[in-house]
Amino acid sequence: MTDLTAQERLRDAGLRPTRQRCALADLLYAHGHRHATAEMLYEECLVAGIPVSLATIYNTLHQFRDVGLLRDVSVGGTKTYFDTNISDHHHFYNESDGRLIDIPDGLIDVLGVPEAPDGKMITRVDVVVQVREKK
Amino acid sequence: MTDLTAQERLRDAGLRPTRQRCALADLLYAHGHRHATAEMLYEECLVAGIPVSLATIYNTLHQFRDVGLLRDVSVGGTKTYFDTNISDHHHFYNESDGRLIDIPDGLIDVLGVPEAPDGKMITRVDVVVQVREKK
DNA sequence: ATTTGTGCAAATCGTTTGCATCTGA
DNA sequence: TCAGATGCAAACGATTTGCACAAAT
Repeated sequence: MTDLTAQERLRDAGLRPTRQRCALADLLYAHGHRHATAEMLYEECLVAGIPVSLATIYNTLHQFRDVGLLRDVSVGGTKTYFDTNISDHHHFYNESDGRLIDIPDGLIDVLGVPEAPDGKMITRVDVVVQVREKK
Repeated sequence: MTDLTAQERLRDAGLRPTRQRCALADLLYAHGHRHATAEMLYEECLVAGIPVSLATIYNTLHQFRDVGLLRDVSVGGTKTYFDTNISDHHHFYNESDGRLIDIPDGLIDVLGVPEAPDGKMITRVDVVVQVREKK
């Protein structure tokens, strides 16, 4: 049952399986990987009749990210996407409609990344391949 | 003279060399390459006694970008940086202080970028190397 | 004279916060 | 019970917009 899975997932991550967290986990993980924004999930909750506030969705997404259930992807500027695929991979970003598309893990290889400056360490290397509708 | 250079740069780009555009061009190009936000430039204008509004700075930055004088870099989420270095290069992004550092052109090589999906074309490949203060 | 740019203030968008009220272990 | 979670509404930061006024060709 997806509900049980969601509960387990949350417990395993050390988060209390509350109604709204379970509901959000279901929306996020029930149908394979996805890229979601807070607003998207809010809409889906409204439609599905799940009572939850936008603030809680933001809280929840950040918590999920903090415990490693999600990864955030920032592109284009404004909105923040949350990606249920937490494996090492990169993205196509469609500037026309602001949509993200996964580039499977292992396809892209980044060569020649220099050492981090001064007292800094590299935490992540993100590749964003911007695409546009071909004319 | 920097002022003349700015005027020329603007004329060459097909933009009327108004006071504020010239002033902004000077701030941007007078001292080598830089990464600037609208807010930064606004502050600098205030300090320098250059009368200009934030709205005009946003307009101007977008115009400069549209004619190829600047490139925008979006990282971390919120603010948009404008980079006077329009050559093909990538960036370090310091999550701690939100600062951008250029990675010189040619150092990084991205292998294995797949074809763009369906009727789309690739317009740009951006690599962002996130760094954090080493503990 | 005409076109184009500018400033201001209000509006928007995405996100965060404060705080009183619920809820799950 | 009671720490932790939620909802609401107000606060926020970055950016945009509408419109009257000013400046460039």
